[in-house]
Amino acid sequence: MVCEERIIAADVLKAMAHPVRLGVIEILADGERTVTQLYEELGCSQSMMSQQLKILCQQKLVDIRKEGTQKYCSLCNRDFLKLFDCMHRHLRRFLNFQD
Amino acid sequence: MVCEERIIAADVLKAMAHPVRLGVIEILADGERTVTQLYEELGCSQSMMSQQLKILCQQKLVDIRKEGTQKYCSLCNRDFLKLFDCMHRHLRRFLNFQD
DNA sequence: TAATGATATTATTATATCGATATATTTGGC
DNA sequence: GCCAAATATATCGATATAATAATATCATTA
Repeated sequence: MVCEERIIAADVLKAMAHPVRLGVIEILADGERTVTQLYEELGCSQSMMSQQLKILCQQKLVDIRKEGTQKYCSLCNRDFLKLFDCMHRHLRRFLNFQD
Repeated sequence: MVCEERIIAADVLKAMAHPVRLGVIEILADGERTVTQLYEELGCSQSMMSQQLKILCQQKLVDIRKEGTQKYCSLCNRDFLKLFDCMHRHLRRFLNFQD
């Protein structure tokens, strides 16, 4: 990776580095959801969800399609889901995370 | 992942989400380096490197061993290197990154 | 066309991060 | 004990991010 590439990669990582945004990705791993479903399931405000989704879309982590008055969210790139297993193990092995 | 876990996972991701810190991980993938080697290779200041290494160590991404007056840095968890391939592809496929 | 449900935007405040500079600490050799 | 090399810490202004509340937009339906 060249320097310029690392700057962009850092932005993608930053977009994932937030508990709500990680929650969104995790839920969407299971399939499409509307914006309302997402913020209800994650217990955050509608405004918060809208802002976090914007960040995820900018980095092309989440895709949104419109259907009438609702918007359906889905993952752009399921490849990143590997990261969750990896992280899961890291927290337990290196950061003593207890279930 | 439960909510508490996502907060910690977000901290780990944040620790990676910086061009210099990504550079460190990339270089260390190739093997151990001293602090001086790292900041020279990445072209940043000694102070900057020391600060960034601290963040990487806190999240147990990098390990440091002392030998005399120098410190040798290495990766704690090579598992995260997968992320680089993944990111490489994401930048090209979804964010139109040109080499 | 007015009301309603779904979502987005804006503004604000608090807090965190960045990058630079200056200074401190530690260690080994003399 | 003193010096130099290697590394760490403290501070500071600038910028970015977070969280919340208030308001706006947009599409549907009555």
